[in-house]
Amino acid sequence: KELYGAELESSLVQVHKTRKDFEGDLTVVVFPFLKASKKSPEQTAEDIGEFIINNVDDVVAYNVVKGFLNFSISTDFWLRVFETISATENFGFSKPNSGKTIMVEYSSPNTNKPLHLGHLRNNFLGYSVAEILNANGHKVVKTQIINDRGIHICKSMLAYKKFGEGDLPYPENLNGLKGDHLVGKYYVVFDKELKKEALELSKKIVEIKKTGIPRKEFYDEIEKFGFAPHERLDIKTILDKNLHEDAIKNDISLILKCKLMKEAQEMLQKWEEGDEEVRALWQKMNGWVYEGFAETYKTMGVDFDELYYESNTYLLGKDVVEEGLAKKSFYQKEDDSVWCDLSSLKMDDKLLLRADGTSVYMTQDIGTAIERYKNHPDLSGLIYTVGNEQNHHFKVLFAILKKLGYSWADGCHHLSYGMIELPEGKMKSREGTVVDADDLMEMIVNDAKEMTQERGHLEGMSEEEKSGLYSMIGLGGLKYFLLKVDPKKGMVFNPTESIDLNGNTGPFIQYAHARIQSLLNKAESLGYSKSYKIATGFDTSLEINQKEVELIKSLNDFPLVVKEAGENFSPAIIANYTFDLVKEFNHFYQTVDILREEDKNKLGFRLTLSEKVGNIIKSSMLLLGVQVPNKM
RNA sequence: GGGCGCGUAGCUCAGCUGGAUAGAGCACCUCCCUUCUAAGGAGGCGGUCAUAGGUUCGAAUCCUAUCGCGCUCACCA
Repeated sequence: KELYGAELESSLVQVHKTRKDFEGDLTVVVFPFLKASKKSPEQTAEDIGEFIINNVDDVVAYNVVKGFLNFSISTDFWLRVFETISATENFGFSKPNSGKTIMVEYSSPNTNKPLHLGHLRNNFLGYSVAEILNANGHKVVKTQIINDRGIHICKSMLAYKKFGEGDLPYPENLNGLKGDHLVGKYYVVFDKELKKEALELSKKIVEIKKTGIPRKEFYDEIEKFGFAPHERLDIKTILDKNLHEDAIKNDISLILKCKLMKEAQEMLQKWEEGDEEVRALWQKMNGWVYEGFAETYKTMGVDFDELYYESNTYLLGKDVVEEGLAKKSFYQKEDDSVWCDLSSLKMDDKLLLRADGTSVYMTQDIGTAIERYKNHPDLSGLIYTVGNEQNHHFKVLFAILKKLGYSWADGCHHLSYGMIELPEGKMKSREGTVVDADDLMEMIVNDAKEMTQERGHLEGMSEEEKSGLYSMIGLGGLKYFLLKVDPKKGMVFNPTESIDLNGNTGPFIQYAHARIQSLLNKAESLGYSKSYKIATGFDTSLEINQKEVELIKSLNDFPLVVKEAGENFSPAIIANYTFDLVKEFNHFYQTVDILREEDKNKLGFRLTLSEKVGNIIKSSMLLLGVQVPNKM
């Protein structure tokens, strides 16, 4: 303003960090000022540079490259910054209370099979986001909704009842499977048996087609497979399609008509009616699954504050929809089904209640969201960690909640994440290419064990410490690998690469932390006690080099990074920041001979700097749910 | 077909409120261990930022179209 008058808007002032390959700390782009200055970019930059250097003490130099004006900040300034960092307990990690409570939902498994690789990304993401929000001063309620009812669990139950009586899970049977795996096994059995039945049925149909038996006998044969007389039409349709043998056995309408499938549906019916026997089996098998899940979550290092069960919530929402209908937020079709008109948002109308009055998934989710706000009236945000295949579902859900007049709907957020692919392609449960979470974690910890043993450095550690270290490294690597990618993007998960302990990986960062601890221990053992570290301030005559300045700048960024990660719900920001910090430290560490420093003031400064880098690494990794060892 | 998202080095990913010569890691090649952890450091090779237009002092970034990939548009959950 003083140079060019008041016409300039402050939004024209762009200040960036100076790129590494140029001299200086901060860069101002002068192009936007040309209109006001009426001079060339270079001259304008010179003028501004001259003005700033005469008026701002901490700016010690400037240089001009094309339209870019680079300022150098005094080392004294950076020393003061570091003094603040050094004097602040848990720098960047302190939690000024925001007064806000945010609920984060993640995991939300079905209870018919164990957790898989997709759940790992989901859980690590949700947990990490919760930690990051917490570090930003919010109170966080971690929750999940357990899909414990429905046709899927009935399939497992039915198969268990028919083929698995006496097969018990691990604690009860020492040679048994883990609870969730046992139930998953019978889900697979169901599928196999169903296919077997469909195959037999299709063979029969093909055979009959070929031999051309008279109508009545044909239907008698078919009815042995559980077909009611009124379902003859379905068979006729299949015959009329004149399909090839293979096509017939894969025909979905055929599979759905199989006896086994009907039995499963009957079982669901009985469950809904509260049939004692069915409910007892359901309780028993879900119990096994919960024990299995608990173990998996423990290994993963995630936890929850509050649980919602679908069996309790699946009827919620109906009342709200009826109210909405009365208030004309929704409308009813001739068949009595209830719909929400979303044409104003350019979306298709959404069904909320079937003609028979029963509810759908959306109805349930509406009810559950309202329930959560009832349980937590102070809630200012609700984050759903759910895969991106449900992007549309959540868009609709939030729109409907808003339409119902709930202003808190604006605080709802779908934390959407992309699918994980294997190098050989997509995971498909049908083809058995789904990676089981327990197996994967076990494998990775094992690999970490082998590599660590090979490397040595384990002298003096107890067996317990060692195995703790192996899982820290293995699981740390896994978590970091899954979190370092922008959540919304799909990613390729390469099991071989994820256990590679070089490069942008968790173990690389853990290693840097361990190395710093080792350095500090060594310093202590050599008699460089705390007194060598400068507790109360730095001598501003201390000359620090560029590498030290870069490290201080990186440290100084940490609080901003945590904030940014929180606003974007992206642990990837933290992961990439930490990797850069470690690279910066390695550079510093390699080039600076810390312990041979003659000047005690400088030695203290370097030890303190290293210690602070270690603290920040630890804090960052904790936000990702990754533990850091002091020795490895 | 409509909607949403993605497309950056051989591979895996950063960068995107428009700014300088497009960045890492892996892989490959050359160097560097008498000193605190070599799971390290220095350097090299490798790019039509999917394609074509547009906006402007300036585009990987914004707009439009096209191509490719994914998801979705269920009276499944």
